[in-house]
Parts: sequence; C-alpha cells; structure tokens
Amino acid sequence: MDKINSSKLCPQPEQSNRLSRDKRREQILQAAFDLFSQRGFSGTTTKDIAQAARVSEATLFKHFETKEALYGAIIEAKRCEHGLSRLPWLENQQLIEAIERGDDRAFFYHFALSALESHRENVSFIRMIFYSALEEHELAERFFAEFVSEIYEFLSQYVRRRQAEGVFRKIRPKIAVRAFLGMLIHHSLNNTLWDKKRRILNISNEQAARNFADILLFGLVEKNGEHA
Amino acid sequence: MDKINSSKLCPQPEQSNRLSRDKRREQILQAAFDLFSQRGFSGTTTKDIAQAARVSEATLFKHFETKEALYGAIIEAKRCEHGLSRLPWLENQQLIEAIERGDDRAFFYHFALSALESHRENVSFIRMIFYSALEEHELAERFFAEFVSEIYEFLSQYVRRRQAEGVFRKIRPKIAVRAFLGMLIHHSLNNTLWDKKRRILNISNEQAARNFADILLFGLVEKNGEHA
DNA sequence: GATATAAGTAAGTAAGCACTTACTTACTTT
DNA sequence: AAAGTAAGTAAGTGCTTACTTACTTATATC
Repeated sequence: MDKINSSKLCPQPEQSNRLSRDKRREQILQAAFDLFSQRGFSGTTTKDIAQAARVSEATLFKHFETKEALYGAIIEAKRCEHGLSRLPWLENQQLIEAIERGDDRAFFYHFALSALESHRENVSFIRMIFYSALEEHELAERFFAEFVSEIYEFLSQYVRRRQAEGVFRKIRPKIAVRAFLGMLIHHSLNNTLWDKKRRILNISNEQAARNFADILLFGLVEKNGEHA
Repeated sequence: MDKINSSKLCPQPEQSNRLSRDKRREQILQAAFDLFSQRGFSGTTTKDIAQAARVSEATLFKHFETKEALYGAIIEAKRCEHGLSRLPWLENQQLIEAIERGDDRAFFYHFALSALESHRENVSFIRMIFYSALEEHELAERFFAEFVSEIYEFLSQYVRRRQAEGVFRKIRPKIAVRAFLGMLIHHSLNNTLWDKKRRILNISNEQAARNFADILLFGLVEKNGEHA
C-alpha cells in the first residue's frame, strides 16, 4: 500500500527489504533463539518468530522446513559458538598463570569468575539449555556430553594432581568438582531465574568467585590465621 | 455401549465411574501435575489431561474453569503439601540432636541427606518448579519466597551462631549457605535432569551428603590429620 | 418411588496452530 | 534488455486448541 511507488517519490527509508539468503537466515535464527529461550519450544509459535524476524511465515518456512528443523539449526549454531574449539580456560591468561605458579586460590578464583561472567553474558543460552533439558531435546544432551563433561575432566585433573602433590586431601575429585560447579551454577541460576531482584544475596561476581574458591579450599572452620 | 446393562448381566468391573466431587478433583489434579511436570504448561493440552484422568474434557472444565485455574489449583495443593507447616528440619530428629551436641559435621550431613532424599522423592515437583521459573508462573516465585528463603534463614542463623562462637571463620553467612545449597541442588539436578544415567558421577546420597558437608566445613586443602 | 441435585459427557465452536500454494518482486548473468 | 533464478508474501489448508452447550445419568433425601 505505502510501498508501491515510494522508491520514486521518497527515496529515504523504503528500500527493498530483501536480504541475502545467509543474512535472512541468521536474522530468523536470532529471533527464534530469543523467543525459544524466553518461552520454550512449545510456548513459541512460528507466527511469533516470523513477526520478530520481520518476515512472513511463508519466508520462515522457505528457510527452515519445519519448526523442529529451526530448533535444530539453533542447536548447531550454538554448538559452533560455544563448542569445543574454545573452552573458556584456554584463553584465560590469568588462569594459566595461576596453574604455573601453583596458586590454587588464584586458579579457582579465576575459573569461577570467568564462569560467572560467561553465565551473565549468556542468560538466553542458559534458559534455552534448561528448557531443552526439561523438554528432553537433544541440545541439553549434546551440551552436557561435549562441553560440561570436558569441564569436569579439566577440573578433576587439577584436583587429582594437587592430591598427588599432597596439597589436597583424599576425596573423589569429581565430587569436589561437582561441589564447586554447584556453587557457581546455582549462584548464576539464582541471579537469572529465581531471585532476579537479588533479595536474598546481592554480591558481585568477584565477591562470589573469591568466597566460593575459599570455601572449596579451606571450608568454614576457622584455622587460626592460616590465610589472611 | 458396553456399559448399558452391564450392572445387570455382569456385576464385576463395570460399576459407575462416578466419583465424589473431591475425589474426581484430586484425580484430575494428579494427572495434570504429572503432565505439567513432564511437558510444561504450554506443552500440555487439556485433552491430554482429561485422557490421563480418564474423564471427558467437559468434566475437566466443570471442575476447573480454565487451564490456568487448574495450574493455580496445583500450586495451591503443592503449597499445602510442601508448605511452611512442615519445613524438613523440624521433623528430623538427628538434625536436632546434632545442633544440641554442637556437631557441625552431623548437622550439615543430616541436612544434606534429607534435602537430597527429598529431591529424589519429588522429581516431578522439581521439574514443575523449574518449568514455572522459566515460564515465570507464580509457583516458582511463591516457592522461593515462602520456602527457599526460610531455608536460607535457618542455615545462615546456624552459621552466624558458630561464627559468634569462634568456630567458623568470617564470611557472609548467606554466601556460605548459597555455596552449600548449590552443591545439593546442583547434584540433584544432575541426577534428575542432566545426567540421569550418572555417567559423570554415580554416588549414593549418603556419600554425597558426607562429602559436601566436609567440603563446606574443611575444604580441600590438607590439614594434616585434623579429622580422621 | 418421586424429586432435586450434582456428576458426567457427546458433540460442538471459534480461534490458533504448523505448514502450503500460487503468485509477485528483485537481483544476476548473458 | 531479456531470461533465469532466488527472495519474498497474501491468502489459504486442514488440524488442534481451549472452552461450551445441551443433554443424560447416578445418587442422596423426603
């Protein structure tokens, strides 16, 4: 209606909204990701997604055969983004230095901090992962098998080494890792899902990382000034 | 069809399936709870619920005005079941004895154990709570405000007291509580949601409770035989 | 045993759902 | 500039959804 001759009369805003296949595809994926993470798979309609991506539903189905296939494409895209190629510790210089110095406190602090920061930056991804786990889509399973289990491996190797060196006491390393990751993930989950207003506990990621690392290493029981 | 004269010809199974209002109501609630916890609110249809409860959809809507109201009724029912009246520690004799003895290890062990057991017995409830949190229904909010915050209060009181007595070191009590609850909830979540086959870590609730309590109290760092 | 009342349902309804069809642009290649 | 190709959509399709209507039992009370 207001498009027909606009290119002749007013040249400003109404160019063609035609995009290259890849650009449009990405746009739809982004809209779908946002909506799925907010409302889950069955809570999101293809009409909603099309509207959010500013295309017709027909266009959406030209790019993705089914709603399920669209979900699958998101999984694939996120898998590449968060995939094995860039596990967080490999690009965390301070973490690597802490390992070299044998500084357990710095090691767990920097690991915790980067995990908490990453959670904060990927709230949508976390929500989507949780939806996937509940709905038993494969995203959750893949994420766990490819990413989480690597983290367990990395951290429990560290614990095992420090046990061999006589610094850590005897405990199954994976139990220690579960405890530590539990602190981190539970804290992030509180901040993004349960207690967004942070009524119960409102602390910075630095404080959280520092305290969780210290609890893991030294516990609550006083040891008379062993660490300042 | 096969109901019309069955009461005259064969007296065994085909009595009337008419129930009292309360009985029927409860049956529908149970079916709805099971399905909502498996598939979430928008993933469950009223037809599914009616079938699972073995009534017609019309009957379902005679008992509950809308699907949303049915959800609300579940919340109310679960709130009574899990409500303030029976917070877990009040009926845990071993926990109370541990407090009286001033036995921190026993205290956190028994708390952890009863939490983990309770999670195991209420998998459906946990799933439903998580769906509620993601879908931002009020169940999650109420549960948190009425139940979880009480637990924080109880545990941080304990920590505060032991700090005053010079046994625990200086740390914000709620951070310690968050760390401990994180271990417990994350472990249960792994067992029921992420790693049902327990590939990464397969331990009993007793082992988990023992180890988590010890990490909280003593940490990982060796203290040369301070606790056997 | 007649009457009142509540429990129950078969068969709808309108709106919403994932997905198609048949067609119109816009850009690229020659 | 003509032809070929790909991007895009208006207007459906048939099915499913939450919810109703108009009716049929069953049971408690007198």
